Amino acid sequence: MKVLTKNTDYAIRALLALAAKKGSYLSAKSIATEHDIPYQFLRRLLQEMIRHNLIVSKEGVQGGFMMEKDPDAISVTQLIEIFQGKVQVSECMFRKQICNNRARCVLRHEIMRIEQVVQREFEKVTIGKLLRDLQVANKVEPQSANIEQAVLNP
Amino acid sequence: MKVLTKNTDYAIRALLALAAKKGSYLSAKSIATEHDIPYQFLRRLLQEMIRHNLIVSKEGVQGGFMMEKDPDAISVTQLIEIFQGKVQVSECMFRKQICNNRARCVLRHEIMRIEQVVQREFEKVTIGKLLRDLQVANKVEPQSANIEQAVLNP
DNA sequence: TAAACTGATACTATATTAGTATCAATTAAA
DNA sequence: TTTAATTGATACTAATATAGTATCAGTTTA
Ligand code: FES
Ligand code: FES
Repeated sequence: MKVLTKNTDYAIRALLALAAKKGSYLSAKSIATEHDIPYQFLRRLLQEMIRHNLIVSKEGVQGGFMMEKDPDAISVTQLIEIFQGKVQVSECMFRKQICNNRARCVLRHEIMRIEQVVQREFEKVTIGKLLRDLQVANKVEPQSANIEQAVLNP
Repeated sequence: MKVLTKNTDYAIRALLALAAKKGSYLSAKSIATEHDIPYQFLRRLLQEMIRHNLIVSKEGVQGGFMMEKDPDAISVTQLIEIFQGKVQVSECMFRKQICNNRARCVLRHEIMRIEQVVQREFEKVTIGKLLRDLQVANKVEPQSANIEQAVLNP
């Protein structure tokens, strides 16, 4: 059971790159090359994120994508909803025509409770938090692969 | 994002039926009919559950499937693992050749922590618990659709 | 011996995920 | 002012996962 699909995964990486260079434009091409993300695939993801106001873009030479928002205001929950649809454990455990007391159904409550737990966990994980984590990982072992440099500013 | 797929969903329903009639054999046909589960699909699921020692079977006339185990010892986590593979948030956020300090990577720890939260939540939900929930729902509003009767003993 | 069953397995259909290609419009710079 | 680097929009293909169907052999009870 894969919780994050490629598009969410790629979107997170791209957002991390943009967050690390917040305020300046990065082209889809440069992000794709640096992070081994298929170029056209990435462009679609970036456009989708523009539609959801997570990033902005500038056309033409020297154009690209930029993060304006606070990276801490972008959670993995949001990205999952955009790219994989809202988290839902099961449409309904039993077909409606039989279980017609949905409002009181304990089973259904159970399911909704878990949905919320999962969502809340992913809400805690923001792009800002991930970026700080990366920077910490980078400081701990500076002589090894310099993640922030290698991944975000190569 | 669908957390439970059809096979897990169907498997849970079938196990609930078997748990409600613990000790006696139910045929795949009767379970399929009563719960609107595609017959051949269900049979595959039942066979898979036999292989994982969740249920037992008896061949021939008057044969079928039976639950021997304690229903509280069967969790949704187990079923997800059987039918959807182990819960994994993301193989790894960055490709190995760059992030080569896996052991210390904070990001990776974050991911593994969420994996465990999700798994633990589903571990709390056992077939035994679900069955009791159903029975409670049934008692609360006995004049409305009698779930336990309708779904499990029609 | 016939009918009601499971065991095993192969097959098809549908949906989702992943990835590619193309062309028009925009913009900075040569 | 032309050219190259870029995004916008959208259509397409490929690969994989999910869902569902079909078939035949073997077992058991009546
Ligand atoms: S299981 Fe869906 S309403 Fe009860
Ligand atoms: S993100 Fe995978 S080891 Fe760091």
